[in-house]
Amino acid sequence: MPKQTIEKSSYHHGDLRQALLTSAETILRREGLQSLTLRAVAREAGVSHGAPAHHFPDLANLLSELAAVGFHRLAAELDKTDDATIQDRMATGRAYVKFAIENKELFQLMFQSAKLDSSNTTLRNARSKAIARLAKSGAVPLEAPSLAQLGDITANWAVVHGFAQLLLDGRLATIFKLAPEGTTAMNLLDAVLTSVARARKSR
Amino acid sequence: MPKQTIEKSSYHHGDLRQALLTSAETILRREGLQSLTLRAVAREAGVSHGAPAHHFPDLANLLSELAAVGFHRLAAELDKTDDATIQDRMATGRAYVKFAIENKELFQLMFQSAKLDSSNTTLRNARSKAIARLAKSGAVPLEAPSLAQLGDITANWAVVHGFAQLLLDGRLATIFKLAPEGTTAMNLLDAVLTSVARARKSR
DNA sequence: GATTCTATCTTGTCAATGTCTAGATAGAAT
DNA sequence: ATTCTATCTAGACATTGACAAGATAGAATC
Repeated sequence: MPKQTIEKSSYHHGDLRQALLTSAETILRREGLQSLTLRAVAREAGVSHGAPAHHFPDLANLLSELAAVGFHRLAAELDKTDDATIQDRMATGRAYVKFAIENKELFQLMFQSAKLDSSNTTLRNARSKAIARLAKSGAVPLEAPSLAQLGDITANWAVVHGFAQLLLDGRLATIFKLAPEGTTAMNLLDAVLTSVARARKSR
Repeated sequence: MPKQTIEKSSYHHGDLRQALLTSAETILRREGLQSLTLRAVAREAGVSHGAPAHHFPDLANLLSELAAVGFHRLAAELDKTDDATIQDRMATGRAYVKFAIENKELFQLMFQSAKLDSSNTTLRNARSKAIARLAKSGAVPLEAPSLAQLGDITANWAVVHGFAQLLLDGRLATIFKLAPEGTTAMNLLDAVLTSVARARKSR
């Protein structure tokens, strides 16, 4: 990607906004959310501590834009699954957790509501798009869905999201100790998804 | 509670450690996790900013001790449910989510791994105790459990935890918009738990 | 080409924070 | 009474977020 060839003068970086987002993700992955500060991002991008203010009014805005990037990527991963059948619905769940594992810090930022700007439209749109793909899992959009059907949709998301969060936080360590040797996170996830899967034809 | 009668001199508070934890929870509930700083806690407790250092080596330690308090309370709530039957397993799930709703900020702190001290034994013990009560839900402790059985246990926790997190973050707002008028969080939770329970019966 | 405009940056400032240190205080121990 | 030490106060330092003043450089205008 010939991005590196952008001429950078001191007072006109060229594409500082994108460079700041890239630097933010670099720091997030390398050092964690605690180290993700405006000044650290500015240093990583090689500009002064005041430079980000022109592109991101405050830290919450920068974090929200980065979280939106994460949701776009998640949506793209979920798009790769076809959720017409239960088998493929498990694929969607797997894709969700796989994304969370491979992008642990970014995933945790994405759901860090206290640090994000809930009015940020970029974030809201990206999140809605990703959630829409997950909600499609197991059911086509329904007109006037019953509470039971909404329960199914919510259960699908809740179990996969809960699994991802508990896994990333290390809360499932004792489960893995009890599991057969060599059990991977995806093995356990499949067992979880099988546990909650059921025939839908009867409903 | 005759705690208020403790004589407080400037240099020997009496029970500053407990007072700091109480102040921390007050600030957490009133202003959120972002405002929970060592200096804010010291101000709330009416002492200098250096005073907490004698009781809590750093902020992470204070937050971990407060999170441990939360896990103890959660364990106590879960203890009130009897999980011998599927009906009571739903009660455990309800108790978990009810606790999360009634203690939103504390619950979010409890699972804020990035801010907590993972080596803190008070926290680890309290958390293990609470998790053990949840894990009992749906199955008695098994010797050499199968992956399917571990899947059931994990699914129980994941779905309830995921539901609580998504609810607290406001992510279920669109589900509630589609739901019958007057649907409460506990209504939707029951639908979720029923969806999962139905899956068990069909296997 | 000169001038003006303005987007985009640098530099500085202030208040707040976490952490650490020196020293004051007051209760316990001798 | 003296000493010890747990427990506090007060101060210092580095870093942060946010804001402001002003410098810079490319765009727009004449």
